[in-house]
Amino acid sequence: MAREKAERSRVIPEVPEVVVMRLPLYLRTLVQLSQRGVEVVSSQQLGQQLQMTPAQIRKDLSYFGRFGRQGRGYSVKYLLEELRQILGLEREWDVGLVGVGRLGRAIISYAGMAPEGFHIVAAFDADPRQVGQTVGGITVQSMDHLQESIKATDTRIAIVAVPAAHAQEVIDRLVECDVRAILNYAPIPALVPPPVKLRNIDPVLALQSMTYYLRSL
Amino acid sequence: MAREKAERSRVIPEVPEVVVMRLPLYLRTLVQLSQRGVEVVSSQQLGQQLQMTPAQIRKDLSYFGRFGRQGRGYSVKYLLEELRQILGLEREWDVGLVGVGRLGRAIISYAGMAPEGFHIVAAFDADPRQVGQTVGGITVQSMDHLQESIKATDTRIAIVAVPAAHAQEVIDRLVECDVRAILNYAPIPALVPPPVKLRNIDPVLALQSMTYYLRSL
DNA sequence: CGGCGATTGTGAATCGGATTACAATCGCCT
DNA sequence: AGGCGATTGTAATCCGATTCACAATCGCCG
Repeated sequence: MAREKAERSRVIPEVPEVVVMRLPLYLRTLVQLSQRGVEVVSSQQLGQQLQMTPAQIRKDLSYFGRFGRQGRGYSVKYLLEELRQILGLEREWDVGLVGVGRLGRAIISYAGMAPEGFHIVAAFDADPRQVGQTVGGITVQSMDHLQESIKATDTRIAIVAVPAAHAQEVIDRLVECDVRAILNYAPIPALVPPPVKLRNIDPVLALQSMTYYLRSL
Repeated sequence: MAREKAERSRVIPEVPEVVVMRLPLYLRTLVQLSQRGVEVVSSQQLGQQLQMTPAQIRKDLSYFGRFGRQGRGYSVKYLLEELRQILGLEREWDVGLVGVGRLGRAIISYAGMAPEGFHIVAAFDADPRQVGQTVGGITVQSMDHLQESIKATDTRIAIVAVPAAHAQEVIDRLVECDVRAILNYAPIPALVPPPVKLRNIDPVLALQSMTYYLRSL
């Protein structure tokens, strides 16, 4: 049978979420290599950098296509572009922030987001004293404008930095206005309906799971 | 055969790390229940709260002992105490912080750590302008004093909030002075030798893995 | 231009964590 | 006191992710 020519528009099967979560790691490493002027990299080398087996990297990538050349490795520039494409990072993303307390302010001021294409374009707070203030070039809006503003700007990503007591309620409201990805800083086991994605940032949980190994000290 | 009386000093087998990472979640939920005055809880109810199967919770707990009563469930107060014990949270922990930039300052000011028994007792920064300043009641020390100070106070937990370029170097130095748990905020795939534990906080990575599912938007 | 070392892509084998399923036990109700 | 619904603890099973292992292919060198 002649070789099929299905190259483009390859059907991507259900990719395990763990795999998706590793892709940004690969991407970041490739960016660094690219900056250092490296043009080609093997799964072996990538694995060394990231402390994982070459096989895992190859298998992960194989979910999305064939990006390497046998006997040679991967073109850093090409794989990097492909990963950006796959992850939807070839475009810029608007992000809404809810909660402009100390944590929220720190997040707004954090310089590491924009270079990666994430732009906080709106901020909300329940405290009337915060509303109207300008933080990092953004005017804090009332929670009353949440739905309205998020929908009007078609924002699909939000960061939640409100007290635990209000976090689930805020998340529910975000889901209602079609936010599809939420980065939650509140220390609660938040719940979102299926198409919506959620990631939690919880330093206390991280510390508490490490002390298990320090019990003897 | 008569029932064995090995109750205490049970040998805990190698517990999977995923299990250890879930324990703080259980603990947190139990604390909430306790505050609400709930005295007994079933794995069923816990599972509902945490969005996981009752069997998983029971299995996780079974690594450490038998804490429930058949037909009844778990005593909230008792299980809570046991989990604290297991996780080494019945005591307070001193924490060192490296990097007192915007992020580091936000971490120091964060009020959620102390109530859980984690106290930032020392802060370090490479920038001479920061050294000597007082942040949240803590005097920032020079990096030259890192080893000395950490060892003198027998600090075993550290938080790294320095630029990516210096993070690995800082981590290496922390490991050298017997720090055994590191919470890393720098966006690098940090490396630590075996007995040392590491957890990464990386909001950008989290965002990048979510955009995969937003590609179509 | 042919052979060789390197490296990919992937089916098959393996591993480990999650789920199932159930005997053992509990407290309560009658 | 005895039966019943509820719930645990865990052995057995299932399932998905990781690793293995190798054929296919590449570029290079002589």
